[in-house]
Amino acid sequence: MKALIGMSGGVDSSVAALLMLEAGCECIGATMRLYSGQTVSPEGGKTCCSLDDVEDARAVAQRLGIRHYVFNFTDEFQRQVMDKFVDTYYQGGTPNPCIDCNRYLKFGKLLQRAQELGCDWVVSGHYARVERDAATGRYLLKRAADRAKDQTYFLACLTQEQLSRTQFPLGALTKEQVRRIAEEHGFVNARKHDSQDICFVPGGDYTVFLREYTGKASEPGDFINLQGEVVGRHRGTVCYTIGQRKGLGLSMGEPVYVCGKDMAAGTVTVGPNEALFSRELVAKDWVFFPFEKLTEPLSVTAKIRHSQFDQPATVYPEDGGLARVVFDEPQRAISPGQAVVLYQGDTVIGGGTIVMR
RNA sequence: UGGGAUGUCGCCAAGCGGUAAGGCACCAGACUUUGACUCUGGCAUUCGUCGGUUCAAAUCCGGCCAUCCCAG
Repeated sequence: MKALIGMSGGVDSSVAALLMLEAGCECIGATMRLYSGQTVSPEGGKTCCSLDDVEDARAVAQRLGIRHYVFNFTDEFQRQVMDKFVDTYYQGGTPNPCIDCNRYLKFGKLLQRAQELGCDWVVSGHYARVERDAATGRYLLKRAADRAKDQTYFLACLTQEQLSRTQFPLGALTKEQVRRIAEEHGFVNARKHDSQDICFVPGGDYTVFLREYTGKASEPGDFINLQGEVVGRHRGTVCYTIGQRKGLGLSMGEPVYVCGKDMAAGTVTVGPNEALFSRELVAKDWVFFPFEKLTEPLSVTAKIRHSQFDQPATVYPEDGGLARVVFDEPQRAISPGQAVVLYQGDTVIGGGTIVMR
């Protein structure tokens, strides 16, 4: 078998490559060039795709004795991830670029290259598992053995076609085991910090990115409270996200959070934490794993952000490819643009994009 | 201009003679392959100002300044 290993330069994908080799696979390493930003990320890179990272990937590939390519996917990344990121913010939503990167780049463009190179699989260092359901023949996405590192939230958008050509060699391992393997094999990135933050927003401040990328200054407007009274001025509706507390600059005696945004009116509504909870949401663009289509209500657990324990809920099919998720307990800061992912035990039932709460 | 009230961190606010609570905001870390949330730590040698009383004043006294309210 032949595999194309998506190598970010991090420890996970490096070990993924090693494991595929050890499994007897013919391997090719590939690093995606996704955006042209700084040539050197400050403080040694907490993001995943700087030039330093390309060098790390190359070093590991060399050590493993496999070929290593760098693919220039900057155009695709700009269209499918960065532009969409900006659009979503300007439409009042809260984008999740990592999911789009998986959907369109790692398991889209990169997978396409893998096939062109005659590879059976594209391989990544994600913590997740894929299983084939013998009864239905469908590919199931399952949680990683290391529950703390599980990344299925970011992968619940993958189609059957994509999953059928994907391998996640780390799915049964813990992060500690992966680091130990990397150290045993002398990988330069064995102790490298996990990636975090949005890779194309190195400073961590996405509002700076929005301004520089679009060349537009955001339009200041009013902060209003739940009663509609003006309580302050904001820097622009796109600079805030549902549930946000920090950076509002509002001293109200008690903490206040962004409860809503009216893009047309240019207002940002703030209120107490309790005002952020709601019990249900509607989502679009669903992908399901155990079945093609949701036809009847299903009892599941669901999460609306990566760093959250999934919560008991029921999902109801609706017209137009939509589905409604009703939680047993109200959830905090359900945000349009973010993904909702459904589980039953370790099996991912499906995922969609939140359109309203 | 008379009468009253008030002036403590960017905002709110304890303190009432014994050597500056707390909340919010802000800043820095941690957590996190998204945005957020959360957690930890930091944040007034100084109390409008000048002087006085006292071993000791943000706390008592006086002048001045500022703000607010009521009369005009």
